[in-house]
Amino acid sequence: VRYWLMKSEPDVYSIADLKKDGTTLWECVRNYQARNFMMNDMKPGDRVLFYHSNASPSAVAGLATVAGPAVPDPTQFQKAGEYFDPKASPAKPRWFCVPVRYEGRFQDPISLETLKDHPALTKMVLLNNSRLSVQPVTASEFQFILKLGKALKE
DNA sequence: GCCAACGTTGGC
DNA sequence: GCCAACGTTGGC
Repeated sequence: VRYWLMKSEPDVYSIADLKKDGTTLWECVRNYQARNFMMNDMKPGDRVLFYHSNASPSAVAGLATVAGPAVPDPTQFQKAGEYFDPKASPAKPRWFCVPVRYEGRFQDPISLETLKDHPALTKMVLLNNSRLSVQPVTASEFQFILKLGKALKE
């Protein structure tokens, strides 16, 4: 099992939306590094920190699980959509995404400021490459953040 | 809303 | 293949 952090702006798609949906496809990622993680490295059962970016405060809001293998991102084929990619075709998809299942919300969301306070987390990708929306987290970082979040609520 | 950081595009 | 111009992310 590997550990990941996935960012979403809560105005666009929040942990509450994931709770409501149960499972969602992590669509619309248009960054090759993030895509490669989903396409090559994420496996069903991997655990995910759901991070609210561009929020007040930005924070790790909850937990999710990779629910299946990567599939072509359907939004790349939707001509009218914002995420249409003319260079992609169903025969040669360019963008992939994984389904993500809701696990829970933290009793205490862990703010970016709090994450920065802990020496155990200074090497987190989140704190060193602010632009990557799908990123690996080490097992120890993951466990440490679970403790900071204390408990999950429904 | 600003803007630093950094990824992407495209001319050469 | 370099790199300037441009676009996007995301904290503040």
